[in-house]
Amino acid sequence: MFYEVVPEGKLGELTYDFDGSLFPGQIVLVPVGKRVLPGIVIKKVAQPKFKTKSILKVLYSKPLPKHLLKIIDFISSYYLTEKGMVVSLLLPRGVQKKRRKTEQMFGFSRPASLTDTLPLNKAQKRALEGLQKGVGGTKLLYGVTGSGKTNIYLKMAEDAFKQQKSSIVLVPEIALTSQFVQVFREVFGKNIVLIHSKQTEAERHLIFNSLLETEGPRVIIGPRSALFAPVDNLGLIIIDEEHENTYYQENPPRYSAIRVASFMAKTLEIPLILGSATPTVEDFYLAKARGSLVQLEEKAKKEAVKPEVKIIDFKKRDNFSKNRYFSTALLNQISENLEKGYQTLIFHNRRGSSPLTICEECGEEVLCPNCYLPLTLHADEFVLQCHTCEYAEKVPTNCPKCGHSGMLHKGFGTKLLEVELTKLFPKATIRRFDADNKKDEGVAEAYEEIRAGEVDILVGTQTLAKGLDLPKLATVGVVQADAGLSLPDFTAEERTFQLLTQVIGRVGRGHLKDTNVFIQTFRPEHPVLTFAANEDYLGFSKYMLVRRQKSGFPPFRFIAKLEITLKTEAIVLKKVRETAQKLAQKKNLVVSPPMPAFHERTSKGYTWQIIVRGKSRKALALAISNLDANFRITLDPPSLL
DNA sequence: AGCACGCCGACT
DNA sequence: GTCGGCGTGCTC
Repeated sequence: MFYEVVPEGKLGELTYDFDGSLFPGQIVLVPVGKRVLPGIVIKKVAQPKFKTKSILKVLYSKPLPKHLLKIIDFISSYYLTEKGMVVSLLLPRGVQKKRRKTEQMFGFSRPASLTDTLPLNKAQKRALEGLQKGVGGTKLLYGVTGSGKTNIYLKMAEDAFKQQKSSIVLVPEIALTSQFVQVFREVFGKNIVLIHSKQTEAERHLIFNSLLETEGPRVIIGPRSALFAPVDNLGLIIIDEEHENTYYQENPPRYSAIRVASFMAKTLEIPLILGSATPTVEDFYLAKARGSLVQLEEKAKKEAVKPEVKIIDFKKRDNFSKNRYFSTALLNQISENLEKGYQTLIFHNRRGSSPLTICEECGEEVLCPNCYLPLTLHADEFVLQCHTCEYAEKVPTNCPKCGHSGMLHKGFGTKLLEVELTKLFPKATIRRFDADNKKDEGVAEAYEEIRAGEVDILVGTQTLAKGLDLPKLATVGVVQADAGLSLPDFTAEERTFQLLTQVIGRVGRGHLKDTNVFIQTFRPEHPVLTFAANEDYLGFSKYMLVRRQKSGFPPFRFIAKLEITLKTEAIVLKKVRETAQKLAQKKNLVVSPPMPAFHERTSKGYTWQIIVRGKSRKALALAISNLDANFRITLDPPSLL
């Protein structure tokens, strides 16, 4: 008998023979050229004209659930990728390997007294009703931090569970959401299946086996990839913090977990709940247009008081009479907090000491020899580091170009801020948290210590913006809020708004009565900062949507990013101009003039990009579907950088 | 990934 | 002419 099989990799369906009958969705081992690859059986077919090779081995007697088979077609056509690339998403790494038997990490248990454990307030009940309306499909649950979205998720998962259906809950990162996992554990006990980045290949494989081979309702919590958990009784998908860009996979096959989940929900007729306090403006717009927006209004805790937010003009020197980086108002507040035993969080989204080293004589910038990006000074180790690759070198005393002895370090990062704070507050306990921390000294490891108030001042990047719940935190200082606003990207403003909202949310948790936030910025008049300071998402989304409409960006146009890297500037330029011209001839497409990519030069050559936009996604996808194979195509890119 | 095929520049 | 470098496409 003959079967179409899609093997892993940049491949499509290939036909093999097999002496026996197979179901669509079964995982097999097939020879491809000189290699042996795992693949998925698509369907039985008639004998082809050419000679076929044989399927070598059937790895599982049970086929993958049908909705995952449908995804192969969906993702490959929607994102213009090979079916084999989708197959590699669905199978665990090393499916063909034998694994030692270990004790089952999870099993089944009767969930603890479901329903009665979770009293919902009025607003939550109303939101729940909104989410339960209709047969399924995508719903956006919009609610500020602390409004109790988690309880609603639990309730929805509980309902699915009672009907013997599994739920998939996607979270941006597992480590920081451990409290989140904890609550689910309390309700669902051993029925919880956790997927996280620290698991080994073998562990993930065993989880896959167990999910595929056993029946019964589960609650799967994990990152983007958990969407492909092989459960055949799926009843609910939840995507928490849906605005997070971890839901878009950057490397091939590029896909949005939100879009794929939406497809799954539609075909299975099950609900997909997207939750966020700062939804992407696209999702907000679509939800509103489709009437699938559910708003969760009040904060769950009545006593929660909004922090007082002050915007401080960086340009006015008077505001910075005591220090170049910290305004006098912020410094005074830190002093006050220290006296009262309260904590302060200093946020700055740039690590290292200073991000730019230049010669004071000839102006030469010190760049990474691999990435051609500026090296960042790490003064404590006396090295210049590349933040994109592993490269590091000793700080040069002389200019590598002209030999002049006098290098300037421009700009500032968290390490510099830490040093400044130590000088300003010698008696305070100051801890810095960013990607420079060793594994054993991250936020998660020090969490109890921080919570207990043993740290007076926390300095850090992104890592401090998310999930922290500190009862003694009284003040948040954002050192330079406009840092991300000047990036050449249509989502720059949105990213800034999301980040500021998250940072402000660290003190809006109702622990202390008088809390405050200092937003230092060179652009105090910028509307995005004002919206963030006022905790006004609705205002922000309105503002943003007007701009997106005027400039022709999502959700009003679909966009595709075409990138190409070639040896020399001249060759790329030629190629990219040719291609842009060809594309411009197609109707209803807007082709922006080719421009160098944000990281134009790498060791591989020069990278240029073309942005193509169109009202019809189908027409857009078709137009770019047979370009030169060297083009990297990104459909619906979450950013243009 | 690994191989065959074919186009184009360098040269015994 | 011929050799071979590598860019391109196929693998059932």
